[in-house]
Amino acid sequence: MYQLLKQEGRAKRAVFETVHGTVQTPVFMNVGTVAAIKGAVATTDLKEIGTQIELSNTYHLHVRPGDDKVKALGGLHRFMNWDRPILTDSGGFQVFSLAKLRKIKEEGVTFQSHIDGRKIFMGPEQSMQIQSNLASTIAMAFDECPSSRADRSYVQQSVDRTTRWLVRCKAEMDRLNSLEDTINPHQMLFGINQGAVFDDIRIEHAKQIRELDLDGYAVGGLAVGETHEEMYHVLEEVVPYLPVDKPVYLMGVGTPLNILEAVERGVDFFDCVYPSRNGRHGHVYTADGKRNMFNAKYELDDRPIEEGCGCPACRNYSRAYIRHLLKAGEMLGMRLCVLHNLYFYNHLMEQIRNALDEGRFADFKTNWIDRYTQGGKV
RNA sequence: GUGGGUAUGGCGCAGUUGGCUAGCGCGCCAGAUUGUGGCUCUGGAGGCCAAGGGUUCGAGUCCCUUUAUCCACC
Repeated sequence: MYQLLKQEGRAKRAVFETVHGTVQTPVFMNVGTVAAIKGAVATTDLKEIGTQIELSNTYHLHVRPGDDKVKALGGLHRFMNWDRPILTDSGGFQVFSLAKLRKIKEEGVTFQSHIDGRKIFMGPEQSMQIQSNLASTIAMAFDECPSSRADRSYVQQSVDRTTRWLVRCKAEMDRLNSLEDTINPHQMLFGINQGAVFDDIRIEHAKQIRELDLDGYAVGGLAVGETHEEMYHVLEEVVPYLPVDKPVYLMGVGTPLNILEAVERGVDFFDCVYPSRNGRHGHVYTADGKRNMFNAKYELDDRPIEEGCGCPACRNYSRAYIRHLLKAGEMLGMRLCVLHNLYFYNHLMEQIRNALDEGRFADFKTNWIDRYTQGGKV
């Protein structure tokens, strides 16, 4: 499934085979939480901007439209007309970030829907069942993401429960994959490492979950309030305890700089709302840094967002036009910025892979960061 | 030409019976946002209150003149 092609230090270059096709890593997964990339980006657009794998969310699709509906319609791939890999997040994070009145017990979590307020119960089994109904390529384990400010004893207790939940996730996934009417009987399961910023808890947890021989491992609970240095430190401590011959996924991260630092520390899967959310807000990424397309200086700027960029926005439209669309509140303005940003991220990953292939990642990283951080804002 | 109104940061306006470092919205600039509620939030720059003169301890606020502009009417 996962074939390691090359290593430079801890940085990994690999191919990951799935029933929905091959993923070249390191890779950035494009986030489409509710089975849609926000900003009016269709799955037909994704191939044009180099998307390899899309990410959707268990919690959101469960509350609307309902995973039973998606299953009745043939699963997520058919529903959203996307034939490449899809990873579904387990809903664990949303239970803690969105839902109100949550109550955590050993069985799972009871919480209120942020859509209509109804009470929902979700535990490892429910999360696996929902993800099985969605029939994604990769399912994520149902975990608890404790606050980065949580005290040590709470984190320890939470992580222990997450481990028990993971065992249940695996058992349930095995059961579901063997059922007759399962849409994707080859659905994979990634476990999630937790432990906040406590190295020893993280490491012990990593040792435990690697014993379960899952299809991949994620590092969760980062980029939730701790410093970049703390995040990098955790990766340095924990990744060595995860299997080198399995994908390592850093959940919810991050900025281009975060990604370069994490690749260097052995991470090969990423996802983040930044390119899409920032795109909707007119913030675009370029090799010379981030730009705000709302800025007045672009009012008469006839150049594309980034000169030389091959994305649909840059090949066809000017900064002045895009700024106008954004100021006018036109969806097209957001769409063009999102397309550009996703292309930028996908393209960055491609450059990283090429550098790894040629054994020059270290130089690439230094030069790239140099230009990105010092590039004068045009 | 006559009568009336208005002139306050880029734009639109508040500014109480004249009283502390002149406010607000939008805009502008800079940040934040990391397993996404098409948001939201945080800072910052920018006005000698049309110009000139007067009354007063003190005027954006009262008086006079000028200029600009708007609305009626001839």
